[in-house]
Amino acid sequence: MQLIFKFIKDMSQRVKIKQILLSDKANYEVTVKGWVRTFRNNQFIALNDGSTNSNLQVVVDFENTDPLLLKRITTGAAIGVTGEVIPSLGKGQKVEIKAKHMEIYGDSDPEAYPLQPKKHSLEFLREIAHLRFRTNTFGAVFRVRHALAFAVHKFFNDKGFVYLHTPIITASDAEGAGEMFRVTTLDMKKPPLTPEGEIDYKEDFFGRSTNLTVSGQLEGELGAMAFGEIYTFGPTFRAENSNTARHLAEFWMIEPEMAFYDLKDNMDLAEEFIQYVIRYVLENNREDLEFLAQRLAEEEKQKPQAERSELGLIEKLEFVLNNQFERISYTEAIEILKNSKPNKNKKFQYPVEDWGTDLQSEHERYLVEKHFKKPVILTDYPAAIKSFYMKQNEDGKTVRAMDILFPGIGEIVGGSQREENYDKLVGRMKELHIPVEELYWYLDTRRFGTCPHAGFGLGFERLVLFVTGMTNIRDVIPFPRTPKNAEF
RNA sequence: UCCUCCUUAGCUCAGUUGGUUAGAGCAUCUGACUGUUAAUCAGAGGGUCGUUGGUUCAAGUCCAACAGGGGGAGCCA
Repeated sequence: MQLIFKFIKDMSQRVKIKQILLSDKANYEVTVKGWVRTFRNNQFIALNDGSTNSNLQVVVDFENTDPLLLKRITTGAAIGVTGEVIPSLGKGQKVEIKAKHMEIYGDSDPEAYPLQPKKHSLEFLREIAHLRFRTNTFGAVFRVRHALAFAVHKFFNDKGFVYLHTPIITASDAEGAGEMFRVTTLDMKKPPLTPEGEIDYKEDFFGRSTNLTVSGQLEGELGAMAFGEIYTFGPTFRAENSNTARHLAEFWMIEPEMAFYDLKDNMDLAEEFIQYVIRYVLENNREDLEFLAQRLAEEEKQKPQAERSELGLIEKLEFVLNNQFERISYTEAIEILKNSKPNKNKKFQYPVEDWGTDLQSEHERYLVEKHFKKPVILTDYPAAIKSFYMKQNEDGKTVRAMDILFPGIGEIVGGSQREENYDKLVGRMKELHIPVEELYWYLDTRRFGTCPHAGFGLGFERLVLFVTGMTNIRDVIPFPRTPKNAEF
């Protein structure tokens, strides 16, 4: 009686496929549950439960199985299988499971199910984003995304940073950076009006005009002035009409702020941070990365030879780990660009002439992909093209800004040492017509115990793009929000 | 937002200087086979050619507008 009880208990023990494939053991009974990828030869089920990129082969004794049950084993169906794990009789896998009992949890009509056991275009899968997690590519991408997110928290936690939740609804247009999404409960057909005929936000939910955040930085600085080091990691919103493979209207950003850090400390941290999270996935998501590397290699084959990248995905990640980022000033970058072949041969769409203009994508790409062939940190930009809160240099022309540029991605990090001097900061705000009164709380950090400090923002999806080798940012966030697209 | 290209079967794509009944591979269905690896073999079904309007005896094919998508640019992370 006890034996029977134990047997039933073991049978009900569900095991993840990753666990079965990782161990060399065989000849034991388990239950697995997952989704059918293909059913070959009326005999072999490729079962995937999301725990790993690989499928487990379930062998069905079709001659002794109810034909009605067999018909229900279709691509996409959710099933549970109990049986013995045995060394595989076929090639292609070490172990397989010989089914004793099968249960269908959810049927999947093969006429209607859009995923087929074949290659689908990324554009098509984007249209069925609710189902694309069930593909090899997106399974790998989102497991890697998860691992990167976990590594972000681990890195900062191990260094003693405090994870600070900055607000998502804000009343201030912090950096004056771009268009914001309005947050309101007012009746859009009949908004309350002031005597002057303007919309009366005093009647709105918060008693003032509010928006979704474009950055947690200013609030982050408040935390840094108490905890020393903080970081934020949360959603960020930009209502820009950007239609590119590198922009989203809703994306996730990581923003550390550190008291007593100067620009060099800031760069050191950013570089160490990026290398840390890349090393983490190389060590923990090898199988997914190898799949993505193979996918990328096949995609590269379609391209003309001149456009192919020299390194494979994994080599590229290892290269970033083993090489220091190139650090040069904006002024040095302008000199390099001025003397570059494409500039002299008038190959740039925007020729590089004067000091002071912002760099175009083509210039950044030249520096990163052609000249240095590695990540580049550009520092000390002209004050005129950077934000008000950046620390002014002694030359009176530049600020202690730093942008990290990555091959294929462009700007992955933007940061700076912050202006800690109250008078200089207010002076700059007035020049740029930033409402000083409204940001009194931000300025208070400079009135009470100000100190040198620095920070940066890293676009999480751009990091995931780089690590996975995907090329469209819409394919590395589960449900992309872009102009004219908020499906799912 | 600007430039440019694309939209034909469930998916990926052919479709001639505009001319009868618009094709293929995969998928699906039926049957065969049964140690397969995106199984294989035989057969079948499946299309308002993105939408609207125009040119023409005749439009998948030419023109315009709109919608959606790709690539590039701007803005940025």
